[in-house]
Amino acid sequence: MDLTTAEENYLKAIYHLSDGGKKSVATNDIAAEMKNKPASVSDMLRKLGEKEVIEYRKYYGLQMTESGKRFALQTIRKHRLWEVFLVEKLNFAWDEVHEVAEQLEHINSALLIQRLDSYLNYPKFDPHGDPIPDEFGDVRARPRVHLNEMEINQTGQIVAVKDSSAAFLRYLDKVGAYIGARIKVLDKVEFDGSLEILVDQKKTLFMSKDVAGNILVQQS
Amino acid sequence: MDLTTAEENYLKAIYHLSDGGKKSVATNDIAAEMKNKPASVSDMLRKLGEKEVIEYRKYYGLQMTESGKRFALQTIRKHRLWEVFLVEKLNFAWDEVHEVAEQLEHINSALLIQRLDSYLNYPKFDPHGDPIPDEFGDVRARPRVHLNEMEINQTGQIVAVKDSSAAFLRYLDKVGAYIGARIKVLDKVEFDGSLEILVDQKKTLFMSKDVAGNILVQQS
DNA sequence: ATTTATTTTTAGCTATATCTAAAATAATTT
DNA sequence: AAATTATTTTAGATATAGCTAAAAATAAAT
Ligand SMILES: [Mn+2]
Ligand SMILES: [Mn+2]
Ligand SMILES: [Mn+2]
Ligand SMILES: [Mn+2]
Repeated sequence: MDLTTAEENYLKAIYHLSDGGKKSVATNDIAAEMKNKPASVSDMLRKLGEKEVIEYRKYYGLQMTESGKRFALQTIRKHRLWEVFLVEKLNFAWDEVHEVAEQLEHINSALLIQRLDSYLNYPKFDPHGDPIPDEFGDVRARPRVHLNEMEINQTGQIVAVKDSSAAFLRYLDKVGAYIGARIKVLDKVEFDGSLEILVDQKKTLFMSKDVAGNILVQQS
Repeated sequence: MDLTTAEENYLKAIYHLSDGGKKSVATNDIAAEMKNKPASVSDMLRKLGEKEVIEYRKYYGLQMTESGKRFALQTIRKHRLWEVFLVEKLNFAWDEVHEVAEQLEHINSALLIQRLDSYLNYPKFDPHGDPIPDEFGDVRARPRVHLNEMEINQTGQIVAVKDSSAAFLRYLDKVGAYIGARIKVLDKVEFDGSLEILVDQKKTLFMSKDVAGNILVQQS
């Protein structure tokens, strides 16, 4: 069975919103994520139900099927492999890759992805620190905490960002934060939850609770 | 103005069938090339006419506009650059690339193509020996030689015949040579100038100097 | 338990891109 | 010149994927 580009995009959105197929997802939330209208989502859910990639009971929400999760992970795998390609081989900045990967992820060729994976040396994480599922859909996730939840003097390494909008990524670039940076929490302001962070043992920066909430850290 | 994937594919087909926009093209021939029906072509021609990438007078044929030629060359450029990428970087065989390039050529990102071109070291020809238009649509046409003038081990693609009599064409058909065939000169006989030719990397055939003198090859 | 508000679905419309069958036009043959 | 054949276009379907507006179902508030 084959999925259309639109169906692949919906499945990917549902996969993310449902936390890997665990939770049910609201029609309105899918519409917001996809930037289209709830009526369009309802119609698509009916179609995805017919293709048995979700189990859909109208008005009562949906569950991803095993088949649906596999499809979603396959698309996510392709998206992230292309992101690695764009950054590592074509010198894209990490905030320039998303739009293009959003298109490339729909190219349909098993051989292509196999060869791309090999060419990139079987990377395990994309430029935003997100794990790349293997060809069977298995993901090696590393435990992460949100930076705003860390305590004073705790240390770790930035491994991912929740918001990968160009604006946010450019901001991080500007202040000198990046995936892989070693950080230490120097201070937390009680009043607004903002933090003072030491980056790579040399640069100090201040960030709001909001910003820190979008940064994921692997503690050490 | 933006073109859909279908429109890009039609323009590309028209460009090739019209010999670079020089000749008019028949609806039936476009349908054959695109593997769809003449009725579908008529409808698309109307749409392409409205977008002014062709000048279309119904029942009387079409002419590509300058704008149309630019669009076609842009798509051809992308197709051929991706083919080079697949062969040079991902180790695809030259006969495995077409289907994938047919998809990749529709990815829409000026930066991507710019970077890809640079990454591949600004190649001038694709793996099939076809020239890659530059970003302005300029093509460096490869000079043609008569097959009887080629040296041992040289390779190329049959692009034309000087003698287009039925007899000659029937002969070419019979021995398995055709416009577009990739050939390699395996041997040349000093005595009479006859040649041993490898066609499409599989079939060997012998031909006289006379016959070879009527075949034009684009070297690669 | 009603009423009100929110969420979700359906109905009906638009646009793209294909198809088949029929009609219109052009080209060829008699 | 008329008839026949071939080519091309139009008319009317179907499928995908979006929309708005209205209806239906569920959830929340009084
Ligand atoms: Mn996408
Ligand atoms: Mn990513
Ligand atoms: Mn194509
Ligand atoms: Mn080619």
